[in-house]
Amino acid sequence: MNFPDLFDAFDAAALPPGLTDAAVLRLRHKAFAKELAAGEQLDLDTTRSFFVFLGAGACKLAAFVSSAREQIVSFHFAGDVVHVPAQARYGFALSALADAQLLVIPAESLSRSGPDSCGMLRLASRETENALARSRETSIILGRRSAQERVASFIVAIWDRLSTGSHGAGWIDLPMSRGEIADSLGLTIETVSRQFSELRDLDLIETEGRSALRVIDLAGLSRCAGQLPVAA
Amino acid sequence: MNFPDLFDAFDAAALPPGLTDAAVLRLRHKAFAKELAAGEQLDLDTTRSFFVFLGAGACKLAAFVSSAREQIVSFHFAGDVVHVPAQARYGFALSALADAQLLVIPAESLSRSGPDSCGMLRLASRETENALARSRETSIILGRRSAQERVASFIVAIWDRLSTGSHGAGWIDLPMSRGEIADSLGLTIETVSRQFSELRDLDLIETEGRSALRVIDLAGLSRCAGQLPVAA
DNA sequence: CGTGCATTTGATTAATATCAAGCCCAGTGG
DNA sequence: CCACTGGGCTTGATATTAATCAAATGCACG
Repeated sequence: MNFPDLFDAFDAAALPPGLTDAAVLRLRHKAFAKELAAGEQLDLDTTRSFFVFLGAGACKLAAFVSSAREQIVSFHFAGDVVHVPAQARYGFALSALADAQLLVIPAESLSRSGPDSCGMLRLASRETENALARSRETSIILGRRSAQERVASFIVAIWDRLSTGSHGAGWIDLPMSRGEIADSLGLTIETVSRQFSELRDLDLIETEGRSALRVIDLAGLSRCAGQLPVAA
Repeated sequence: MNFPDLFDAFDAAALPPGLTDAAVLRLRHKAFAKELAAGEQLDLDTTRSFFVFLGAGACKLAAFVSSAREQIVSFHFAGDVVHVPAQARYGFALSALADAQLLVIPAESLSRSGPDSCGMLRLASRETENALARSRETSIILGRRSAQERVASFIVAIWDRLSTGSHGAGWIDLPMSRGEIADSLGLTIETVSRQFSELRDLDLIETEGRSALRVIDLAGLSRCAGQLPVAA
């Protein structure tokens, strides 16, 4: 995907209506496209924050906690707008799980624009709020005490995100490894694997190969996740 | 604290410069003050999201995961602007840990204002970004595997937040109970208590009574938290 | 000075991490 | 086409850690 197509996709997916052409053009000049191969990391100025539109592929946003470990903060998929913060107590970096097409937008180009920039601010505000909602959901999942609750919650969340709209057969492909799931849940690879096996034995999910996954009993899985049966 | 004083405090602490008087007046009409006794919960329209300015006191923002358990998402103190989201997958509620003075601001009154509302949008965007940064830090703490790392991280974070500016003696008062700390860290009360005792035995912290706390060796505590010694 | 509740501490049980094979699948080269 | 090889994944055995159950202590309040 070249820059114009990528920007158009971003425009269609995220830009609010009613923006002036001039404002959109200014944004177009500040944004740039970037292609990332699976496993590759996006290098950005760590003193600034960015919004990154994911035109295709899948990414993880990771915080560098210590030299030895990275904590995965969120997973992102085609169509998402990711908020990559400037370095504060921790440094953050976006990496591709699968080959990805990115549109990188400096956050300040949304907030520090001219007088007709309300629309851009609205966009920034909305996308930050989306990121906040996702982050809080992550916190809630991580606050669960048992490994089964965490893994079940993870599957429910990823299923919600990926099963809709794709091939109706009801299978999704997990783009992340067991190790990455473990890093995002604060568990070890082995524990994640065991929980997948256990949920499979309970006939709640079905797996095939390394990445194919199908949820058989979403209500049961949600129950394992420790949610209310009719969680409003 | 009455409404005018509370609004003035909010104005001084959070409102960006360069707002028109008309915009500020409109906001003043949409906002309302609320006093909360320790333990009391703020009841809001769950279909809308709000910003709440905390003029005095301390609060917790909790998500209702199941009938049995609440997951504490964040703690807040005087001067904070809390983002209370509308109900989505989970419901959220703000409760007072200590008697609190709140200024409640419907989020839509910041975004759905007139043409001179860029300043309000900027405020919304900035406060949402603050909330996002706090939430991600919470996620990172919860992603740590050992109880000691979580408790040490919690103490480092709360110390950063509360020790600055207050009485220089170097003691802070924890407004939350051990149970609330446990709920926020995904641990049990007993484990939190044992970790406090262990960190005390290591001469990293000092405690007195239920709530007084002093950090003796911040670097050592950060090491226990699993961070880099010179984490930038 | 009691009373009640939060906290601490101890003993035991349950869960997860760690260590160590073995397995499965994909890609490679014979 | 099939053996070979490597890395991710799964499974098993054991050690470590945290949860649970239970009791004692300490602090706040009447």
